[in-house]
Amino acid sequence: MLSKSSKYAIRAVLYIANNTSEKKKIGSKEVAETLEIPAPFLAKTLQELTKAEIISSMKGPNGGFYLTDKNEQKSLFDIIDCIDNAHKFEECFLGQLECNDDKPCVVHHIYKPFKIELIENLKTKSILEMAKEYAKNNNLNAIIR
Amino acid sequence: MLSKSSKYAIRAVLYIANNTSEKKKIGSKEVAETLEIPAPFLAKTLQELTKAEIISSMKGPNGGFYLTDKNEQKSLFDIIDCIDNAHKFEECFLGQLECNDDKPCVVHHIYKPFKIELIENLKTKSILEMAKEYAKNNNLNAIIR
DNA sequence: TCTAAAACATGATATAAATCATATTAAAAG
DNA sequence: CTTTTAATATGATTTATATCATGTTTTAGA
Repeated sequence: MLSKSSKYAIRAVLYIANNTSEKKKIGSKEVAETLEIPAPFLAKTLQELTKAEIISSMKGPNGGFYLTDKNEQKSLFDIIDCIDNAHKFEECFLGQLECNDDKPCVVHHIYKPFKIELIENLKTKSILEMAKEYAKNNNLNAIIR
Repeated sequence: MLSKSSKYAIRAVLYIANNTSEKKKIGSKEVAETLEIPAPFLAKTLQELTKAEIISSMKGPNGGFYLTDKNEQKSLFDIIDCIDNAHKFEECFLGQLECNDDKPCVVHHIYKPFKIELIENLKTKSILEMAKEYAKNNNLNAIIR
C-alpha cells in the first residue's frame, strides 16, 4: 500500500515530534539508527519533507530536524502525499479498471469502508495528536516543553 | 498491497471461471486482450497457477486454460499465496518493526479489523462463489454448463 | 504423419524503487 | 576567520518488479 519511503517518513516524523523541540534538534543519522532505517535514504526523505514545509531543519553544529508549531498541525496524509502521491488510494484493491459502488470488485464492500476511515484518520488528526497517541500506545514519555 | 501479478492473476482467474468449461477452454492471449493485461506477462502468471494446480490447462489446438471442479474450490487467497506470498499481510501498515495490540502503530486499530475481514473473505469463499458474485455485481451472464 | 495451435520454459530487457556515495553549503563556536 | 558539524544537492548503484522475446513441446485434426 504505502511505499517504504512513506512508511519511513511517517515513523521518522512521529519520532521527531516526540523527541525534539526548536531548542533541541536531532540529526537524521540518529533517527535512522534508532528506527533502523537506512541512513542516507532517510536523509533524502527528510529533505523532501523539509522542502514541503512539513518539518523544519537547521544546518550547522547543533543543527538537525525539528518541528515548529505550524509543522505539528500538518497531517500524516500530508506526508504520504508529499512522498508517494495520494492518488494511490483511489485505485481498486484488485486493480480493476472500473470499480465503484455500481460495478464493484469482489472485495470492494470490504475495502471501501476501510479506506474511508483510514483517510479520514490520516487527514484530520495532526502530527502532534498522532505523536501523542503513539507515545501513549507505547508507554513512552513524550518530551515536555 | 497486492503486486500487479496477483491482481492480474485474480482478475484472470475470475474471468476464466465465468467464461470457460472443460469443453470450452480459453487462450491466455484472449484473456489478456479482454482484461487489458500485458499478454506475455499474463501467460507466465497463468503457468505458475497451473503448476500450483489452481487452474488447469491443455496444450494444442483448442487448448487453453479452464477450471476443473476441484480448481473452483480453491480460493483467491490461494492465488495470492501462489503469486506473491501471503506473509505480506502480517506486516504493519506503517512498517513498524513491532506492531500489535499491546504496542500498536497509530492506525493499527483501523487496519487490523480490515485485515481480518479481508483475509477471512479471501480464504473462505471459493473461486466459484467469487466468480458468481462478480458476475452478479457486474450484470454479466455467467456461463451455463 | 504432417501441420498448426497453444501451452511451456527460459532468459533478456526495461522501469521503478530502494540504497549508497560524494561533494557542497550553511551555521555555530572557539 | 577557521574549524567543525550537519543539512543539502546530485548522482551512481543495486535490487525488485514488470514487461518483452524466442524457442520447445504437446496435442488435435486433416
